[in-house]
Order: sequence, then structure tokens, then C-alpha cells
Amino acid sequence: MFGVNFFHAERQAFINESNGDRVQKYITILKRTKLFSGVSEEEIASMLSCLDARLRHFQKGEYVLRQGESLADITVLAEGALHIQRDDYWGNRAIVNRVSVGDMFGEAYLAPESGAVLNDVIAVENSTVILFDVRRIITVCSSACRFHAAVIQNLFYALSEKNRILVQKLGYLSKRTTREKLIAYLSEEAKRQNSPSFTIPFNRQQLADFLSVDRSAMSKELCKMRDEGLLAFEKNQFRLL
Amino acid sequence: MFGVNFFHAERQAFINESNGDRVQKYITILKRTKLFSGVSEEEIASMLSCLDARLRHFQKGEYVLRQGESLADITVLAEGALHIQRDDYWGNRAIVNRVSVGDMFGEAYLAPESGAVLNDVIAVENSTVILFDVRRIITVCSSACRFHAAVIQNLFYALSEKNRILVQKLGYLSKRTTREKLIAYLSEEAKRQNSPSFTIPFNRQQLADFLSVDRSAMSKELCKMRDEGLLAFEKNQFRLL
DNA sequence: ATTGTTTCGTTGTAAAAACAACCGACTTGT
DNA sequence: ACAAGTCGGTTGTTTTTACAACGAAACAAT
Repeated sequence: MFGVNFFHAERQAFINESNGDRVQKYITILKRTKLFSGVSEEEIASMLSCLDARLRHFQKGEYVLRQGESLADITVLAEGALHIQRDDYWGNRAIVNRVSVGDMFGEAYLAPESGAVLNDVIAVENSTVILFDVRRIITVCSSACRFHAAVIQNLFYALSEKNRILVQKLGYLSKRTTREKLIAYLSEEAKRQNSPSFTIPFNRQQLADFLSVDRSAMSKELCKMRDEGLLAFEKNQFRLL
Repeated sequence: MFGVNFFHAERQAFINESNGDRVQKYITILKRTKLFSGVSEEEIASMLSCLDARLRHFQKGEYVLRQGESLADITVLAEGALHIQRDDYWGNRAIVNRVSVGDMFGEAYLAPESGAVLNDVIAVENSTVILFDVRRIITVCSSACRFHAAVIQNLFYALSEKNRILVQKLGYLSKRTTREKLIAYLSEEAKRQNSPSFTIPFNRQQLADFLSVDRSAMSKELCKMRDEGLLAFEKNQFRLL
């Protein structure tokens, strides 16, 4: 089987047998990612072996990365959804981030000095991950890959962007009260989705974990804000007033 | 004057007049930065114009970057010290980070999609900043700069590393209580400095801002922890027991 | 239809943090 | 030497949060 093949033989190349149509599916996905933005499908196909691309599949609930593991690959989520989360010594779970299709993850641990991965990455849906050898990406190969330079630029901008997102989340968490955290997050999300009415990708427990507050206290605060006329909501649909 | 020259004529090249010894001083500094790690002084000198390097000087207390400004340069601190900080609508100041000599900063806002700078950057000492055009760095020039590839790798690893540091700080801030935040920060710092006895680069107010807690409450908690025998401290010298 | 599960709101209580105000020890500048 | 400013600790009060426990609604499985 295709999936099992790649799962158990990590170093196997992306394109190997007569799995052209399946490969084509992932090339189509890659084409839409930031990493390969501006690179045609043909060029992606020709770069896959150059970059040592590999596939791995994960069932819902499975660990994609565990705290303490080390990582030497750039990873892109091709199907499904992941949560990057962290459990401290007494079970407090914080969702550091949510990974959607096309996102990279784990790229913070690729520098030679950086040690082991600090978070768990877990599949919240059945998921497929594509891995690339980091050294092959950032080492410019002389001639073969014309569009290697474009991928390097994309990678740089993606890292820069992720950096900004982390800074943004630091902005939420540096607020002292639950209300301030909610206002910071929700108004940012409204701005991002360009509408005072928007959907968040979390249920209550997940949002509380994301903002590192107690769920019931957050629920209380949300309802208080609703009663004060600051906002309206139903499930994960919010509207700022 | 040298400094005034560069301050008022931003686009002026790094090497221009008979300022060889002053330039040499900054080349020596750059050689020790992560960005130019593994690149010789001669090679740095030859790359400076290629990368459109510029100098700017700031007095203690001056703003290096303001919230809302945009940025198209990679910035390296050559002398002095900066604080990256954020004031919210009601004056709560959070020190997002401290920038030391050799560090890059502001690299989160370089992606075309990323908007304005979200934080203030302020000089806490008289400081000198070196700026490089980001597009010139990540666009591989065909022949001129042999060591351009090394700089690209360094830049990538630096961004990755900074990413990890942000994730780490998120780890501190996602703790719910002041005590937990202190323990997380201090034990991490002890690990980093490889000793249970270590110095932190903050005074109390700055540490409180860094961890986004109230100074007096933090002071109270520190003393309580000291009385419980968890740690000892004097000024910014700490020892975990 | 009923049982179990998940999600979300609610309540009361205990713990923790913010806030404000103040004090003493040290620096710094004149 | 002295005034002004900085820094860190302390205290008391108010506000906020965590925590635990419960209940209703929605949904899925048997």
C-alpha cells in the first residue's frame, strides 16, 4: 500500500513506483502551499526528489511529533489537521497552535543549536504530512533546480510570517485578564477575517487552552461581555458589536 | 559626522568615504553575529555593498522602531541594547524581548503579507544598528558573492532559532500563576546558563513586564518562594535550590 | 427509545493577582 | 553633603481567576 509504504520506509523517495496519480494529488496540494508559491506543478515534481520529499500518514489522535524528539525535516501538512500542544508537569494542556492544510510546522527546531522539540504535535483528524530534508532546501544546488531560489524565498517569508504569528499570540497571552485576552484575540480575528462576524477554529475548551485560561472562567467572562453588549456569539460564531 | 551622515541619509552605502577604520570596527562586530557566522572579514567587507548595508545610531531612550511603521530591512544590533516592548491601550507595558549586541530584530515583519510592526523597539543604551536590504539577501546573486549562500543558511537558522525562543516564551506566559511563570523562566534560564546559580538580564520591573505580571505581586511571590527554600537571590543574581 | 458522551453555561468558594500606597536602601548628580 | 531618583520589598484591599461540581442541550451509538 502507498501509505504504509511511506510510513514504514521513511527515507523512501516521494516518486518511486507507478503511483503517479496519487503523487499528482499531493503536488496539487503543495502547489497551493506558501513553500511552493509561484512554482509550477512540473517544477515541483522535478524538485521532489531533489528535496528528498517523503510522505507520512497519521490516524486521528496519533502523535506526529513528541516532546523530546529531534527533527531534521521541514514538514508540510497535506491533509487533515494537527494541534501543537504542550502539557506541563501537572497536566495543564496548552494548545500552542493549530496546523491547517498547507501549513508548515516544527520549523523552529531545525537550527543545529536548537535541541529537542518542546511540544507535542497531535493529529486531530486523519492526516498526511510531507517531509523535506532541510539541508537540501537551504543549500543552493548549482544547476538542477531552477526554482530552488523561489522555494528559499518562500521558506524565508513563511518563517518570518510564523514569527509574526508567534509574536501576535504573545500579544494575547501578555494581557493580564481573561477579558483582555479575549478582546485581543477576537478583535484580531475579526480584523483578520475582515468582518465583525467571524468563525473561530476552536470550541470553548480549545479556546481556553489557546489563551491559557480556565474554561469555565472564560465562559463566564464571555457571557458577561455578551450581557454588556460587547459581542454576540453562538457556538464558535462570533460577532463584535 | 559619520553617525549623523548615516542617520539622515539612510540609503547611503556602508562604505563610502575614508572611514575604513570605523567600518572595520563594524565588520569585526558583524563577524561575530549569527548572520555572518563562518564568513571571513574580507568576505563580509565585499558583501556589504552587495547587501546595501547601512548604519544608524540611536541615543538611549530613542525609538528604533515604532508600532505601525513598516520595515524592509534585516536589522542587526552592533552596539548598545534594545528592548522590544508593547504598550497596550492603557499603558500596560510588556517587554517582548531584549536585544543584545549581534542579535537581529524585526525580522518578523519582512514577509510581503505581514503588515506594520506591532511593537516598539527602544534603545535602552546608546546603540548602533546595521540594516540590510532583505531582498538582496534572499535573492541569490549569480556570481559576485560566493558566501551569499552561507548568509542565507545563517539567516534561516537564526529565524528558526528565534522562532524557538518565541515558543519558549509562550511556554512561560501560558503558565497560569505567577509562581509557575517564575519557575518556568528561572529553571529555563538555569538550564541555559548551565548552572543553578545565574544572572538574569532584568531588574524586577523588567522581569515582571517580561512575564506579564504585576511587579509587587511578583516580588511577593519571589520572597515567598525564597522563604519556602525553593531559591535564593540578591538583585538579579539567582540560585535554585 | 435510551444510554452515554460532548459541549457549554452556571454557581459557589477558595486562592491568587492586581492595585495602590508606602518605606528604606542605594545611586546619581550637583 | 544633600536632594532627587531608582529599586526592591511590604502591606492591606479589591478584583479576578481557578477549581470543582452540576445541569441542560445536542448528538451519536446501541
